[in-house]
Amino acid sequence: MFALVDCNNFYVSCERVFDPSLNGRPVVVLSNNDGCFIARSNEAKALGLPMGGPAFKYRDLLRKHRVAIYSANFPLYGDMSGRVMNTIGDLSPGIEPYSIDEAFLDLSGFGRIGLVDHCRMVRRTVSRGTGIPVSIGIAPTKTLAKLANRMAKKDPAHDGVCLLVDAPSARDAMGAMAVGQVWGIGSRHTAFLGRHGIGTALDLADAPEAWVRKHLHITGARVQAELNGRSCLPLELVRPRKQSICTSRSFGSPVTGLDALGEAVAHFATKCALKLRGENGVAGLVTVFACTSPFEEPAARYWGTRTVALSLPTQDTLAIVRTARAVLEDIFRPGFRYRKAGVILAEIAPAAGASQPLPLFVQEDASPTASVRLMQALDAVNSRYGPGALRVASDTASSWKQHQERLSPHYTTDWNDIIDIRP
DNA sequence: TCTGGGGTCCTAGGACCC
DNA sequence: TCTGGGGTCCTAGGACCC
Repeated sequence: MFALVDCNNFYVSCERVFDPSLNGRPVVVLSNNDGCFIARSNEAKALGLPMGGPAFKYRDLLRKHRVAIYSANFPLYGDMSGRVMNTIGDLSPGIEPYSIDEAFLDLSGFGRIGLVDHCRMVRRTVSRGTGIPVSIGIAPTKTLAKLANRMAKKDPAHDGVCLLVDAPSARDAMGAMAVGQVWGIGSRHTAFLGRHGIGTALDLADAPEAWVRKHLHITGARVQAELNGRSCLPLELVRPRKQSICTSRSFGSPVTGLDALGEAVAHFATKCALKLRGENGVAGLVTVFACTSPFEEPAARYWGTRTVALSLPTQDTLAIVRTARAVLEDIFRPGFRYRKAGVILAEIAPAAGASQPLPLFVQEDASPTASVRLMQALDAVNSRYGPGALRVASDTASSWKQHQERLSPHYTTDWNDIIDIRP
């Protein structure tokens, strides 16, 4: 048996933990650059504010209903996520954190008796320990646990915990659920299935298997099997190493010059290298992209991207920044209003030290040991004095800064912000 | 004026190997 | 006249997730 624990309106709930006056009010959290809605309280959903909707199109509605608006505060949400995951992990034999606000649990060994009681206890403990409300779905496959979770959220009668244990109750639930709500069935497949008379999750479960395999491929076939109670997706207790690491941002206002773009790219490359060291990996490839807004006139649009191999796989900020800036110079075209840029690291391998094969023709002089020690010193300084206390000179946010006009304090990750909120 | 960011997996087709 | 079988790797594009 699997359980899926999912935090309710997670980012909004994080803000409410530290400002209880937000309870009962409509609240939204905006994406980076204060662009779109990425979290909404139930009250905000009831007003018709859509997930992903651009905030500027709803300005009147937001003002009229005095909706509380927040810029995304990812340091806060990430920290709160860690607290929720630790609390759940302490209460479960196996846990797979699936996203910032969700985790699958292994409930094997509980038998059928006591599953719901146990999950109610998990829910109470998370609420008491972190202040975050969660919903829990329990079922024999991950896909059905997702479905059960949705029911737990939708129907207050479940009081936050829904168990789908036998085929008849699963079929009832699937009959009442649109196929597009099923985990793994996105908008494209929903439209395709609709054209073939498949409208509910139950229709998909009962469709001919060969037909599903042919048109929805192996991933769709797995979804169908899981709906029918055959588990295809095991709990992944160890997180696999990342295959790519990306840092990208839209700019607060358009950027036209190579210098300003270079500052942004240096900043993104620096963040990528830090994430890479957090994974204890080295990267072999660096991709840089810079583009205009997709809402520009077609003639004013540009999408530049290029990937190069590092001469030696590395986790060194200086080497990665140097490479990324060189790539940027190559893809930069003057005369465009750049709206977004990013850096992607790939071919990530463990930083295994001695076991690492060396290339036949090494161009770099610096010994790996010196680089490792320099990065340790860099990370130690920034960990003690704050991100960016020690950085490459080109890493500056002077001209491409994002809009973050309604940012809440970093309540759990910055002493200065805690001092600021004292009365 | 204003529209996010970070990921994964799968398939088809081309090019290549013995 | 007649022309095999079994693979790998790479890339672009599509689809999905939160």
